[in-house]
Amino acid sequence: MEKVDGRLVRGDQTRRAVLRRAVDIASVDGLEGLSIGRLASELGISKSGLFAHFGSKEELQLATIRAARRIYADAVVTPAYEVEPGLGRLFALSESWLEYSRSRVFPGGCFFQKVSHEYAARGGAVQEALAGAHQEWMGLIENVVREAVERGEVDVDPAQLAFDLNAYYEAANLASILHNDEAPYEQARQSIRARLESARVGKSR
Amino acid sequence: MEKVDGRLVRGDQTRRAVLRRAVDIASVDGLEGLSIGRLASELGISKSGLFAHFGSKEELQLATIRAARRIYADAVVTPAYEVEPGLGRLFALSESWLEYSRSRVFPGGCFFQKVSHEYAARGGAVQEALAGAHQEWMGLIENVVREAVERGEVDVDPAQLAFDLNAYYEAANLASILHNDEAPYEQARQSIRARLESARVGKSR
DNA sequence: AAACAATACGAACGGTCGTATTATTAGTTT
DNA sequence: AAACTAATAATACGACCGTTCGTATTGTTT
Repeated sequence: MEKVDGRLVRGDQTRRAVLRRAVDIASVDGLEGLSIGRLASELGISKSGLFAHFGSKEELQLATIRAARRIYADAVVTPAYEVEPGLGRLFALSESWLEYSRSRVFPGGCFFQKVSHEYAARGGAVQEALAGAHQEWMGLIENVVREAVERGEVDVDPAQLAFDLNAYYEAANLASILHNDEAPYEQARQSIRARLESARVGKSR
Repeated sequence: MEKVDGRLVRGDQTRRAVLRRAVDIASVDGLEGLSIGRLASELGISKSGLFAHFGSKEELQLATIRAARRIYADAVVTPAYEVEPGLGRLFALSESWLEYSRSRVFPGGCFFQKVSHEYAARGGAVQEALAGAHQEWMGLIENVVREAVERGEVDVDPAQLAFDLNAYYEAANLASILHNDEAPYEQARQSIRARLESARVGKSR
């Protein structure tokens, strides 16, 4: 039991604090570099006490992924879904993604891109969770594209446009972190604009 | 002295064998997961003997990056430069990149994408070497694009087209490894075709 | 054959890792 | 206030980390 009368008990507060710090560490040093001892000492709690919350390193990693997903949804998805469906929402999604990366919602840039590369070739529960998150995210872009197609604003294969847009996002994120430079976001914006323009129906041809 | 009459002495052979294995390990488990003890035991040599070749873990990592660069150049760049400059070479570069990733020249997919994400947000000599490699690679694509521009085959901003193409490569690489699926390469090919087609001069408009 | 590097080895160092066991504290319920 | 439970802490373990050291082996040069 973690809740009493809707009020959080002690243990759940700790869990939240742990995971908030964990996603930040992992976005810089990865889910492997996320060590229990370091996490505990940074939070000023005991290693064993922290460990007891999760039972294993892998469970901590999976919980960290779920926590990152919530933050990601709040920063990227929610703002876009406040815009009406169609091309406008697709633009909004692109803008909120770039802003999510640029503003370093996670200090190491996009959490999922970082740890997905870390575990992509490894197998196991963590890899599977990340593969699932990737699929979920690509599906979400496709759905937003499809809304624009259904409204007759664009004429494209949703999966193909989703692939391109996601590619621009990721390329900008990596280049920006690697060179500590914001210019790649402007390049990505240019690519997005051009790509969406070329997808519009009734475009000059 | 490492060479005598152009013949390799013992130590250099070991170094080569170490680095050949190191790039493979790092492409799966990263430059941090590349541990000296593991590397030595996989090669059947002593940990201290291996260590003596590099003097520090960081030097081993930097040497591994240089070794990966040579393999990358052989697999991706050299084949493309056997094609005449212009749009043909740009296509060839794209094809050889996708084939480099698909055929798992490194078992974990693109070495540089993997370790660049690992060290992008960390600073230090390794991060700087990887930032340099990224810049060198983007510059190479731009030059190939520029050759096509100078021949009047396309009309684009070389940096912008290089950004897009590289984005397609990387997105395909990650998706393929994460889902153990070759379909992303076909998606990337489609994106590349469309993007190059839209850049051609004398295109229908 | 003697001298000299280059190369490789085994053993050990202090640290940190994830994990298990046991004890102590704090909060809630009776 | 006593009993009970959930949460945190203390301590310890074996494994592995990068690194250092002294020594043996090998190959080349004199």
